[in-house]
Amino acid sequence: MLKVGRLADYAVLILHHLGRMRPARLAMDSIAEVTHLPLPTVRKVMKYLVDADLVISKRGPNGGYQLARPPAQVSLAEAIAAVEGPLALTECCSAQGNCEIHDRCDLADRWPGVNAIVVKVLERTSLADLDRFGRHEPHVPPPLRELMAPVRHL
Amino acid sequence: MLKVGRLADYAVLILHHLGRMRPARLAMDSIAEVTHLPLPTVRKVMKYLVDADLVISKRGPNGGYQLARPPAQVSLAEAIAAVEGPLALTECCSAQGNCEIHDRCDLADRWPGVNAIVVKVLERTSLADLDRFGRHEPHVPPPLRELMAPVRHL
DNA sequence: CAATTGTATACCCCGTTAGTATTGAATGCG
DNA sequence: CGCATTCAATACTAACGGGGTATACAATTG
Ligand code: SF4
Ligand code: SF4
Repeated sequence: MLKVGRLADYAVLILHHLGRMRPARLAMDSIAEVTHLPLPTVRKVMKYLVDADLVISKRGPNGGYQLARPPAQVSLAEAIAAVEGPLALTECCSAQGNCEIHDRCDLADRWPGVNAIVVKVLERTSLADLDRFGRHEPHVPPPLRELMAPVRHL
Repeated sequence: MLKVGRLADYAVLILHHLGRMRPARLAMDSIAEVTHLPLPTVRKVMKYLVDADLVISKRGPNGGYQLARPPAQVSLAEAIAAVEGPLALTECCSAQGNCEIHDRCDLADRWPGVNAIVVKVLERTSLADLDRFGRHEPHVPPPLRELMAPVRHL
């Protein structure tokens, strides 16, 4: 668990494809076809991406979608947030979070710290970086051990 | 979004409390009271925690729950996984993940890499570490910058 | 104007989550 | 031995949200 929604997953998938095509424009039909996703679903996703200014759309004949920025400048955090809103592991990590216990909860001011780290990881991983990842271990470099930082033990 | 379930959140909350009490034993009623959580909900959570061997239970008079290990040796990843199962950002990150597209998806073998990093962060953050976190930035130490590692840019 | 292609809205279905209730089993004590 | 205490197990329900679909509309081009 701790999964990202399907739609957000698709968003990344689509953005990645658009990145490989850039700066070419790609019609929605083509996107649906190449990603093997149902077209109505793609429609919904594209709306999110346009609203978030991650892609540029053009109507009319020969229209389509185009990645707004180079793939290296689009983070996974942005992609996910475009669909699901700001990343927040718990209610107390988001502004409009309403948790009844919040006032009496010992961890209310601790979770945001954890959240910040996770967000940072996703912010620093771009679409282009995905290509560098292999299966499982993403070539965890030695410095990572200390990088985790706040995060000691084991 | 990208939120952890409420129950998992509660689990961490409870574990943290048990950690501060350790090695004392705490009855379910007391747990519900001190955490301000509804008792039936606590029941459900405790079952998960016992099954995952994170807490030791004892029945009868003067019974209750006790954290199985020192708080510094219990990771957030374990706590969350105890309730929600293994962490998997996408379907293709988990063993029993069934995604229709999987075979034809370009990112099917890339997501596990990202997932691994996130998991690692949560694995290396213990209950005891939570106390070290302040609001927002968890004192991100300089080495973190390189720790992120596979994760360059910006 | 007509063909193309994206935009907007509104809807529904189904799975999961969260919460609750009930009943049963183990332990300890006197 | 029997009773009070406390956890264990199961089953149920209600509500929310994710995600998939249909349809009608607007813009662009040539
Ligand atoms: S306040 Fe406590 S309970 Fe409410 S969301 Fe934050 S951590 Fe979870
Ligand atoms: S295979 Fe592709 S689509 Fe299916 S879950 Fe993994 S990434 Fe998402």
